[in-house]
Amino acid sequence: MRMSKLFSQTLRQAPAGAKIPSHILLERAGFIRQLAAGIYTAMPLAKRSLTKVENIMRAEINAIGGQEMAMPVIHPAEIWQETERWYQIGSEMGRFKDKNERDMVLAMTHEEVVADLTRNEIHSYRQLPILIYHIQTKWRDDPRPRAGLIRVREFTMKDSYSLDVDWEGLDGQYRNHYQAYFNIFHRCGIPVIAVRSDVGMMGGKMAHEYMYLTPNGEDTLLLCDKCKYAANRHVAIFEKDALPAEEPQSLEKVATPHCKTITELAEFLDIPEAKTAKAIFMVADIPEGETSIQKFVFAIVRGDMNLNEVKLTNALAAKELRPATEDEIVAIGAVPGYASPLGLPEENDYMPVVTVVDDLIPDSYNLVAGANDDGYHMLNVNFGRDYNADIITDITSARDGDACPECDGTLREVRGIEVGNIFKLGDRYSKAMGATFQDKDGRDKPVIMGSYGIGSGRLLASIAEEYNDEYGLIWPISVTPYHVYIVMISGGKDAENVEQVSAQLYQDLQAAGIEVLFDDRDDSPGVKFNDADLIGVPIRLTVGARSLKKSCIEMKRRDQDERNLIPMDEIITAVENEIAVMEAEIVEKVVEVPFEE
RNA sequence: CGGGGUGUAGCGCAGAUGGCAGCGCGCUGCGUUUGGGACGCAGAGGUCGGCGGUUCAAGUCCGCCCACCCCGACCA
Repeated sequence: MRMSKLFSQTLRQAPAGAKIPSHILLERAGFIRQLAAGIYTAMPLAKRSLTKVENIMRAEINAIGGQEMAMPVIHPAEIWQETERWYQIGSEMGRFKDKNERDMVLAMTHEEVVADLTRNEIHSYRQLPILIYHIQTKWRDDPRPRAGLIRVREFTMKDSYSLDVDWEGLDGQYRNHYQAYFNIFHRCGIPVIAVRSDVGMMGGKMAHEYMYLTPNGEDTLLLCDKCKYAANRHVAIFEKDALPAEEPQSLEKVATPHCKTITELAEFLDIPEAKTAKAIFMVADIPEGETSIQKFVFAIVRGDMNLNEVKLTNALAAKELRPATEDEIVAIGAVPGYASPLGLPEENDYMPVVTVVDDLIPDSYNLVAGANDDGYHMLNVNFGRDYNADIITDITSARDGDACPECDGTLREVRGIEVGNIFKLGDRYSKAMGATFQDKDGRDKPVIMGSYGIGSGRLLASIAEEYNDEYGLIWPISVTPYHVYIVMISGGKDAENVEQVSAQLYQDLQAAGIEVLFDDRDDSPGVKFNDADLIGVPIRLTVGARSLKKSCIEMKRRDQDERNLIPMDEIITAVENEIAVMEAEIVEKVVEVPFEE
């Protein structure tokens, strides 16, 4: 490609609002352009890299038996109604009506379509196992897209779906993906770890997320360096340190003016925060058949801990969960700032109330809790004696320094970007949609499914995030838009010769199967060197009168400082060798990763 | 959805108290220059986010709306 013809320009300044390196550099280098919030165009440079990323995914998924196909982006609502997700998923789902007023869905993922195909195509155990996949557009109307390609609303995903006769079969395909995913990320040059994750809207039994660790990530992870425990904060568990058991003391009401927060309360009473009960009020939307009902949620955790909303959502099987407003708190008969389950009216006209307590609360004695009276708290509140709950389960978030649940180590908090995930779905979708097969024993059984996704744009952004410096991007050879960038130092005394040699070099490299970006523009050398650095093509060749005098061309790697003069008749071989070296460097990174449950 | 912020040329931005819409980069033409974002001269480019209002006069004041960004909530 000639730079003079490339359909994108580099920018000296990034658009205002771009904050993280991958976003700034992908915009500046002309890889992406924004159309609307969370909606981007992949310009020709990005498209070339994306194609390479996708081809790596194809190769690895084909290698574990995947068959590529293409499923539709527009789905009739019926299949989503069959699995109930039409009702369970909120505003994140894109819905519209076609000209016949028929409800339609913009694909967020393809379990329903796969289950629909499966019930029509798969009849016998003899046809299983199957692994199918496609690389296709998804729409998820995220409430807050951000950080360039890291978090978008429209994106391309490689999603594969495994179909098996039983859980053992699923385990095998799950493990195959577990390793194939590491291979994909390593071939793209980025280090990842696999962590346990929430199954979220996918449902099912087990899920792992692949996390690229970076401070610019938006997920928080907890890792144990001692035993390899690794989990997203949404689901991370930890060894809770119960305080020593005490004899329950009698309830006592005390005045605690202006103590609306746990910190103020603990300071005022001169007690540790762990001796208090923190009440958090949420409103949950809980599906019931085709509709859903709103419930007021009274969640109680020990004062020194934080509520984990994902755990609470799962405990309630809620569709949506949001903080309650002060008006709502008052409406159920509680007093904001001094609320607790004590003395709460049994009934209220506003909303049904569900009380959920953290599983540490029954082992916590003589806590201080709100008195439901403005300016007062109760001392010596004990669960079971003074109040009860509808649900007792783990609803707190693990934090840096908490004890590992699986060994005597300590958990460490890090940030990461989720670049892929794998789910054991089981029969969630096949049962709902009647995707069954006849087994050896003649019985109809639901197909056991798994689903596995990698977003190609987010992966590309993660690579850009990992490989850059103050001058620009530094593409790994496996995903670079071009292998070679030719800087033609035209003008000057020997201009004609330089131009002729450059054009010939461009042709010869291409004839050798090397992908070349040829900077043939009538610009000063500085502009070209800077654009070469910004775009980040791994090998730079400079053709100028200076080196031509020695019948040489200068070669430089983007990730190294040395510049080498290569005789002109050896340049093709030298470039081929350098590409081979770079490819070897990447392949060295592909390692076997033992499967961690 | 809550809090904060920004919308003026392709990009980055300036436009006190209302009074001819500007700067830098980029772009076009001509000339000079050519190994790390060159220089001169001459140019092109604007519904000032939208609608309504106040006013002799609105980029500027008022109201409503929209879009985008950041933090949180939420999310794969």
